[in-house]
Amino acid sequence: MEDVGITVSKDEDFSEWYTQVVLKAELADYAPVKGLIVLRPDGYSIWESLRATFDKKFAKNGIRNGFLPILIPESLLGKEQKHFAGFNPEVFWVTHSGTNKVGDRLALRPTSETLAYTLYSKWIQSWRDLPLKINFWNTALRAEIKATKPFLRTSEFLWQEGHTVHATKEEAETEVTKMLKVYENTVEEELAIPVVTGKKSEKEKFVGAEYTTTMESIMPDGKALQMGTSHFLGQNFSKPFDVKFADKDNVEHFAWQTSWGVSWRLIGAMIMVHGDDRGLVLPPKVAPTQVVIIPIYGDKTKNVILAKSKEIRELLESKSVRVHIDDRDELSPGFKFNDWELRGVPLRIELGPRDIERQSMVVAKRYNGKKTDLGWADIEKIPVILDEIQSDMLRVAREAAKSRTVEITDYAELKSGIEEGGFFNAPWCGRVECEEKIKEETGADIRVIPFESKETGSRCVYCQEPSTCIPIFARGY
RNA sequence: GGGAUCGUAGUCUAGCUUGGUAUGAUACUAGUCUGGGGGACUAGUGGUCGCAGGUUCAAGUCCUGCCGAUCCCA
Repeated sequence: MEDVGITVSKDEDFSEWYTQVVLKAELADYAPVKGLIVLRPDGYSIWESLRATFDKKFAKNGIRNGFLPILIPESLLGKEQKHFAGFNPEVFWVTHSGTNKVGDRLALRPTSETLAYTLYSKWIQSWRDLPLKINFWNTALRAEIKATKPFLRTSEFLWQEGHTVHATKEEAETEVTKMLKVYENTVEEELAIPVVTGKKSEKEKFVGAEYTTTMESIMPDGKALQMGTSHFLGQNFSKPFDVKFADKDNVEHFAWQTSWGVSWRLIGAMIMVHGDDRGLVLPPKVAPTQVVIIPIYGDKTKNVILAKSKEIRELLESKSVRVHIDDRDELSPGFKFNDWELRGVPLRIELGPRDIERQSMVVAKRYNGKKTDLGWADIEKIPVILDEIQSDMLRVAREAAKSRTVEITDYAELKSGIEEGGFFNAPWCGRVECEEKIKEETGADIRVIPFESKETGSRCVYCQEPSTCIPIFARGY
């Protein structure tokens, strides 16, 4: 019995807890190669749900989907030096086809900028071809030698990468901001996870970008997780890749570019933020099954109860609720309760002989464990209840994030605080030396310089020189 | 990057020091009784002991290499 459910508590052994939830809720499993995982249907379904939401929002913003191949020749990948240097240590290389050596080694894409922009330079000639906005759903490969973790750190991950090209700097920068906003809204509304948005420091930005905007969330263990990034590439790639266009005055200009992406890390964040000692807790909007009906019967009542269960299912399905009846005969109701809690289904309906008599049913919310009776006449309220669960989960997560966020001006306090975990707003002079010293001495990075952070007249938490901003320091995943 | 521990049935695990036909639980299958928070009984099925080599009459056990997992430190 003990190894059916989660055997450790989230508070006591967070890392082990996380792994058990991923495996036992059947979201994913390990693949035969180190650092690679396999998505099972419940895990992939969550990804599909996110993807559907993003696709709608991308389309509204004039972005269409394309598809890029996975192999990139070394000569292309190395074209932008800084970019290449940044990725080189984690690139997988294809060196042979069968027993023959390939001439130009082929990289399994760590990201597609170089490949996409080679094509873009062919496709763009005039200002009339702009803006060009394409998104790619694919996987990226970056070798993770040590410390792999399902969804959070794997050598191959599902993601989307959007690549846009614009005639002006302003338009490109607007796009960067717009896409980060899309990410922020989607993560908060669909996954019920609050984020902090802002800029990365020079040290932490995407290699090859002018600047990187990011959204960061705090996990229950006090570590930060990067939830998505949107980069302003300036002309850093358009120059080496020759992405240029003739403007209205027939003068050629290098184009201004952006790229942005989110990955299945978002699923990892969802697991960590909402899960509990019983297992996974899914926000209704992304739950593959939103409502599970557990019929409770003996021989005499079986038919009546199953019939009523089906009736309820049909009614809910007509309201676009995703419902499942667990009519497995060999399992006790108690086992099923635990089983579906482990899998994170947001709402459970228990229907037994007593409910039949009273014309009602027991409804249990996964995220807080509360049970209530709901009369048959009120079945139509279930979609509303699901919406309430969704917004309650975001509210609870917001409060938790707030309680783990601290403002600090004293370095000793920062040091001891970081040990405990959390987001620390601390003033900074803007110099990389201080950033590196802090990283060295505390293990914390600058995760994000929030957009609302402005100069306050305070002094750098490390060197006591006047500060330029108040970033969030935290240890990260 | 440095260090430590571990790998036996779907899962967890005994056996390893001292080599001799692999232990138990759970899961799974069939049946009966059950059924409102991880049910009971009966009878069964399931193992290249991570992989490859070596030592030996004989290797889960000893040796070497590899693969994989987890943890700690930078």
